Amino acid sequence: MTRSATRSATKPHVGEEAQAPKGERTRRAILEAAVDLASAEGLEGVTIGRLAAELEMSKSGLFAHFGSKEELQLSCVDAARQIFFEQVIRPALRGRRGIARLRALCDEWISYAERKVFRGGCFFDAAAAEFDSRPGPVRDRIADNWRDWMSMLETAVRQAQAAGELDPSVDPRQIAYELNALATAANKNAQLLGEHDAWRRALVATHRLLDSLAVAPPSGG
Amino acid sequence: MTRSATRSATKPHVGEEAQAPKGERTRRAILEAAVDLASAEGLEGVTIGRLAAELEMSKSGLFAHFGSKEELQLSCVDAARQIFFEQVIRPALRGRRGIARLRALCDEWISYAERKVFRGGCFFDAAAAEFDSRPGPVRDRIADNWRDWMSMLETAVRQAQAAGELDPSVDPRQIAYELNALATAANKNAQLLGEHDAWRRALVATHRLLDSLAVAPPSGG
DNA sequence: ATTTTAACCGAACGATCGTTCTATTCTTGC
DNA sequence: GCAAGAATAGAACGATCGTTCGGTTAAAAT
Repeated sequence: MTRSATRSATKPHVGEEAQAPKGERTRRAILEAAVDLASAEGLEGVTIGRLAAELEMSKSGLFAHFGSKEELQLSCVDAARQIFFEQVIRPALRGRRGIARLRALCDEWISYAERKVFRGGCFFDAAAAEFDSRPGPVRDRIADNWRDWMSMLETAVRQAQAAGELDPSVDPRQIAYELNALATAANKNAQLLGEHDAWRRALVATHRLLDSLAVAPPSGG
Repeated sequence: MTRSATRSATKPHVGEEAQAPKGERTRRAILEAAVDLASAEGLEGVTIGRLAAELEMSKSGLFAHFGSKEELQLSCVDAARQIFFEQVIRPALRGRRGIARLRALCDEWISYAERKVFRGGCFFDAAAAEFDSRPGPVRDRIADNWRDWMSMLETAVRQAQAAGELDPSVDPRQIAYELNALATAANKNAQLLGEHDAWRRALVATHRLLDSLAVAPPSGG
């Protein structure tokens, strides 16, 4: 934001991103605002006029970047996916495979929702509820992301089992279902009811489930 | 509609509802359609024009029953509450207090969502996600209903503990949180991803949690 | 510095939104 | 059966929706 003001327009250093062309820059600014708005007011609530007013540009100028409202919505989903990856997946992947990473996925998700990376809580939770009965490409794109998240959990369960850290007799998809359920429910309780301890409950619940399925790691045997 | 043509205007039998006045009847018909539509398209998607077209009446004629869109939305929430009570709460209350009723609350909720009492799945799940970041009377009304549901679960947990059927050391609100989470997550997985086995997973999850907390009932000693 | 290309604006489009009137039709209590 | 009153229809309102188009300003390439 402000730090670029002190840097003159010399060639970018190695490893720095080259200054993106104008169109790309405003496109990103638009999506940043749109995704935030969508998480709070819904993807249909992201109106071209409102967005344009918020960014102090014309409707038509903004519109030209996407060509249709549906394309804007799809771009929103993609932008949210990227943020979700940076804020949840990547940090969790730093831990090594096994129960640690599985726990990290839950913890990172809860933290991501609690610290309101998106103004209205988890973008995908809102988008999924909004589009789950509206067939079309937007719904499909949201479903893809949701599926990816679920199978990431499932894979982490499988790896924890393979590492001998988790009860191998349980169904990985069932555990993925339960962990996801116990974590994401906090979003509604906190966002709608204002219960700030919902996040703690989500942590307690997921940890308790994991602990109940944990087996003593093969400590050098 | 058609069956009333064969019945003459005699006094209603005892136990039969007196024929409601015209206004009341159409009001109910409107809300029936509105609640169904809202569960699928959202409360904002319930447009006066669409509703009127679907019911083959004029916008203004329909509008006159409520006076404002907000009042229509509030009436929708109330109507949905009544249906929810009939389809979930009342059946569950038939079982006697204790772990049986607690289990019934979960089972009835899952069944209610699975058999699509509302076209778009659970009305309140959709409404909560839609309004959880939009302050106002509609959001408050939805939150009231959500709170009622959560404290009904909590009360059932307390009663099960008092009956000596459930581990008395666990926090009732925490268990209510977890049961609600494990049950309601099925809605999203089934509605968005079309995973028909989500309902089974919800049953498995809630039952497993309850079983893990159950203590042998005081069998006459 | 000039030319080419991309970005953006302003005005307007038909459609639909919620809402307000004034009539007209239909129910209902007598 | 009739009068009183409720229920509905129809037309119109300003606002906003997504979208289109022609012209203007700004950036990028030469």
